[in-house]
Amino acid sequence: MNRGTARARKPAAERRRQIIEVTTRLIAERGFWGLSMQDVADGCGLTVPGLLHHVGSKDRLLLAVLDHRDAEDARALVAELGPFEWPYPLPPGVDLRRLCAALVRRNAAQPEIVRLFAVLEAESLAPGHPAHAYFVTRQERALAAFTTVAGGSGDRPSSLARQVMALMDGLQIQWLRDPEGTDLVAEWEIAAEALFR
Amino acid sequence: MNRGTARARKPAAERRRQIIEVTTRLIAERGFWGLSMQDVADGCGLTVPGLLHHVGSKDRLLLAVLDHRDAEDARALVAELGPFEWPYPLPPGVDLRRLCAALVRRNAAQPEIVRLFAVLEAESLAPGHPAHAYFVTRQERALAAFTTVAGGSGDRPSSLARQVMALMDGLQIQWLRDPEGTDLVAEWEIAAEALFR
DNA sequence: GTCTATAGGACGATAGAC
DNA sequence: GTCTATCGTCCTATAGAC
Repeated sequence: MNRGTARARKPAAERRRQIIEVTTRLIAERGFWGLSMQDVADGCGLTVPGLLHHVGSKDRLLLAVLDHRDAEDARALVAELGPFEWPYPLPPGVDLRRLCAALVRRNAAQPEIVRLFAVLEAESLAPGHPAHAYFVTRQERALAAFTTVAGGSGDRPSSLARQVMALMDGLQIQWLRDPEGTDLVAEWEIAAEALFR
Repeated sequence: MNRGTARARKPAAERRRQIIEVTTRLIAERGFWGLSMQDVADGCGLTVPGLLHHVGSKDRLLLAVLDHRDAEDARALVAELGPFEWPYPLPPGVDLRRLCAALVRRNAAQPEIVRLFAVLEAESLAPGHPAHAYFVTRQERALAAFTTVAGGSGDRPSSLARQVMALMDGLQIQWLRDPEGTDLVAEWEIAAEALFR
């Protein structure tokens, strides 16, 4: 049906939001290398050239998705912790343990987003990946920010920062693989008890 | 050169070893969705049909790579800890902390293999991935085995098992992204100090 | 055990009409 | 803002000769 007739014409901003939402879901499922522009277009009720008109190229679409995630995370965290810059550094008064608890609670409510990052984090280890630079920078900034906030907690703040990041990522993978059998928030609390002791 | 002339004819077993080695490297770089049979064939000095003669299909090639890894890991761990079954359960006398130290030391010496697993672990979260079942089983077994070995260490052995697995995976990702700036073995030792305290 | 030839698609991207 | 048409390339897999 509708073959040969014009499809719904949407304002660019709204269409863009839709494209990013659909792409987010598909990358979480298949990663960037497994993503096809055809699938994105289908999911939006567009043809591929119609899609490319909005995003330029497949690489730029990926970066648009990541930019949008950063903006969303900034919104959520500022609402929770008060105004500060994002992504990173964190405001100096923040308590690391409470910050992490907030992050884990938020992540537990949006498995799709967590999976998006889990898949891209691994895929982008290859230097040729279009999000390689993004994730290198992201890790540098996260490590620096968490290290600063961990400053008072012991004699190796950067190691504590690394442990916090590693545990969150690792527990999330376990949870994504077995959501029914894994209580992400509870396991984090138990782990935090050991880390911050 | 050599266009149209017969290529080197190898015994099947040797050719298979070569194919698995080349594939391991390529999957570590691009994941399974990003892997092309053409690249594997080129890396082996074969045509694509020549390659398919040995491995049957792309899916079966992936599973062959994983089987080969399990066999190699079994060899190495038995050499280090004495004879036991693999993959899992572990022999009951093993000390969890010493086992982990051995695993981390071994992993630190073979970043390519660690990356292979990091990439596939994330990619295979999707139910349609050809290694999905493999990694579900792997996580179940690892959790069960580590829980058993952690039995005497506290009142929540399964949580300690999860923390150990999560920390190893998470630290490895950080290390792969910044090998120069991250001392995997040292960071693990510091983390283990906190976990096993 | 390896090849050539080919089937039969899917891919990302561009040109140009409307 | 969306389309049709098309380019050139890549993909996995099969058939059959040697």
